[in-house]
Amino acid sequence: MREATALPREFFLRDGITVAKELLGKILVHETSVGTVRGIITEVESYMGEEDKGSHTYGGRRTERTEPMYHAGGTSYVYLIYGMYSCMNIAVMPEGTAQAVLLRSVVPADRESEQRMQQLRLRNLAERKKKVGEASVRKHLADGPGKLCIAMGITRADNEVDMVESETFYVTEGIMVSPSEIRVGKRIGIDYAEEAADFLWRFYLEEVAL
DNA sequence: CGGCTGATCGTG
DNA sequence: ACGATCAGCCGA
Repeated sequence: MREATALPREFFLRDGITVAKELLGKILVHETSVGTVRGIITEVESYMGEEDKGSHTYGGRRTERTEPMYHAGGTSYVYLIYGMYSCMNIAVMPEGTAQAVLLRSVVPADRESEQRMQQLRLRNLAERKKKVGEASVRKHLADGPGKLCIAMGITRADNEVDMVESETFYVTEGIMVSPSEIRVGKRIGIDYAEEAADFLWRFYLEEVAL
């Protein structure tokens, strides 16, 4: 049994901008090897499908990798970036439409999750033989798409999961967010996307902490 | 805090 | 070849 109710299919069947904004403040839940980790979503980006020059599906590129983006809203899309990090997205819109929301940052929803995120991040840094202060890990626990995946134990094994039905990987209600709290900005790291690089399709919250 | 760079590998 | 990135190192 799930410990909380997963957001229903209808939530994810809407467009990428609407869902992106509404995901702010919701809680991403993942059962990992070190226990359940819950993160409040604080930063997201919209990828608007075949018309969007910043999207993997631009021009209708439907390949094995991008297939999850075409799945029904609520399907996870986890891919490897720069050869060493994972990026976590949730497909939106009905099957056949290739939109998704990239999850860029979370903050721990409780002390237990905070501790587990730290554990996962420190373990990962040790594996990669990076020596970084524990204070720095606490300050930058999951404030970036790669760090978010490490801190929440998300790997490519979590790709193409139906997050509406899954008992171990889903999104649930979180904190109240009023529209005036939502900041907007340009999407990060898509300089090649020409005019689409300037679209204000990044949404984030400031000053969210437990 | 801001800018620059190497690391690393599946995908097409 | 090429990234929807990160951490270290440098300079201010």
